Parts: sequence; structure tokens; C-alpha cells
Amino acid sequence: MSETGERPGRCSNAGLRRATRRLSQLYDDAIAPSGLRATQFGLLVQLRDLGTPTMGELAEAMVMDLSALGHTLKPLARDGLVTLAVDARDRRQRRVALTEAGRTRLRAAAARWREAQLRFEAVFGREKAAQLRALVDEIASPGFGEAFGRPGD
Amino acid sequence: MSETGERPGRCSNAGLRRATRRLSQLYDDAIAPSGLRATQFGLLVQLRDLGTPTMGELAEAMVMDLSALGHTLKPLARDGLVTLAVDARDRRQRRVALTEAGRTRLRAAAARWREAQLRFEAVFGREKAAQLRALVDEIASPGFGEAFGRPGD
DNA sequence: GACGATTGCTGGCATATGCCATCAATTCTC
DNA sequence: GAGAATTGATGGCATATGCCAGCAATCGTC
Repeated sequence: MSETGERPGRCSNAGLRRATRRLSQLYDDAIAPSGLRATQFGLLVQLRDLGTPTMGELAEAMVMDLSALGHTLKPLARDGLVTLAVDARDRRQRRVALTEAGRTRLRAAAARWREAQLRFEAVFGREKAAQLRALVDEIASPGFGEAFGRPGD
Repeated sequence: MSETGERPGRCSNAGLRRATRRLSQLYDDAIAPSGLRATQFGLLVQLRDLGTPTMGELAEAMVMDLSALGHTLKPLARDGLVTLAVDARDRRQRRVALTEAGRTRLRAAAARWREAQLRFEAVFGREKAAQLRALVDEIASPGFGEAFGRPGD
């Protein structure tokens, strides 16, 4: 039984990516008619929850690179769903905000998202969906990166 | 207790994406010195396991869009790590193959990957890592997309 | 065995992400 | 308070991914 030794399992990262591709596809199919990608939907939800965060705050909450966030916001800003404004206190910072158009679009997408989410929970099982959420949330938590040995981040 | 009703949890898709970003970052940091991205590493491992699959077969195994696979292979082919060859039986098909250089690079990356993987399992916990693998593998499985209502795929 | 349907891949376009170099604004230090 | 160090964001470049519109090859049918 050398199975209990140091042998690592198959790649967790690759597995996660595969699942993400599949799931994004399913959510995208559902949300697309509203004019938002599933990714953008997630970003807008986070933005709505945070209010008017700075780019840095939003990036951290999204577990996203700051520049990546900037790129991702571009089409949303272009379409008038979000705005970027220089912060009065610290003019280096940009405050991101959801516009009225953004809120409207978000509401429309949310209805479709809800269906996809319920369908996912029905197909995958509520229990497992909850387990999965707990596991990925832990990985996404700020503490995890540090524990792994990526200080700061 | 209206909690047991139809209310969906937070977005599984968004959660999965966040975790994927974080984890990819950690694996990337570890693997990068070998000259491969974590994504490319995963692709080459899959390729090694399949032998000389057609693009379609590889795409399905990777849960990836065919054209996305094509794009992803381009830098690898450019660097001489993989080759694409017309299949003799069916000239529409392209057989993908790992070159010697590809194998060598893969071996180098595998050593680094192994460390990252063991570290992940140590930090996250073997049990939970295994649970996560099982959950994401199910989502990535071909049957899941169909069950969700995305026939064919 | 010609023709239409199907299959497998490529190319163009768009978003998703990340790294690094840079620039601007703020803070720290003497 | 001037200059150094730090912080917050942008721009350029590269990969990651997906959709759709071709194109070429194969298959099926009469």
C-alpha cells in the first residue's frame, strides 16, 4: 500500500479549470440573452454588494489582478453599466459605481441567473452544491493564498 | 424558516471562478520557472495521457471549445512542444502529438507541479482536496452538461 | 458517382486574465 | 518641505476561452 505516501492526486488546478469551463458555459447560456456574460454578472453583483469600492478593493474581493479588473471593466464602462471616478480624498484611487443602466441590466440578468442556479442545484444536488461552495470559498479566501506561501497577495 | 424554499445560494459559477483564479495563480507561480503556464501544463498532461488524439478528442477531454483549443495550442506548436498532423484516414482531422521537446519540458514542469500539488494538499487538507476533486470532476464529466439540459455539447 | 448534409478545423472578433513597465499621487524621512 | 519610497491605476503584450462564419473533407442517398 504505497498509496498513503507522498503521491499527489491528479491536478486540482486542472480539475477546477475544467469544471469552471463547463459551468461557465451553462451559466453563460442562461444569462447571455440579458446581454451580460456570466463573468460580468458576477462582477456586477459583487460591485452592487460593495457599493462604490475602489478598483483595488473590488479586485481583492474578486480575487482578481488589478489590471485584469481594469480590462474587464472596460466593456462595461463603454456600455454605460459602470462608471469610474477619481476619489476626492485620494486622487490616485478610482471609485467604481454601478449606473442606473447597470442596475437595470443586472436585474434582468439576475432573473435568468436564478433559473440557472436553481437548475444547477437541482441537477448537482443541494448538498453537493453547498459543499462545493464552501470549498471554493475557502480557496478564494484571502487567508488561503498566504497560507500557501504567497504573502501579501 | 423560509430558508428551505426555492432560494438559491450565492453563485456557484462566480465562486468557482474566484477559486480558479486564486489556485491558478499559486500553481503558476510554482510552474512558471519551467517555461509553462499551469494551463499549458494541464493540457500537455492530458495530451500525454491520450497519446495522439484528434483536436476534437482533446477538446472534449479538456472540456474546451474546439476553437479555444486551437488557439491554446498555437504557442505550444510555435515553441515546438507539440505538433499537428493531418490524419491519414480522415484528412479533416488533425492529430496532436507531444514532441520530444514537449516531453522534456513536461518532465521539468512536473517536478515543480508536484511540489505545488503537495503543498496544496497539505494546506487545504487531503480530505478536502479529494472532495473538491470529486465534485469538480463530476461537473466536468460529459454527463453533467447533458443532465443540465445542454444536449450534445 | 454527383449532390446535399454532416463533420472537423481554422480565422476573425471579443472578452477574461495576468505580468511588467510606467505614471501620477501620496506618504515618509531628514 | 524637497527628494525618496510607496501606493493605485493604466497600457502594452501574451495567453485563455468562446462564438460564429467559413472551408475542406467525408458520408449518405438516389
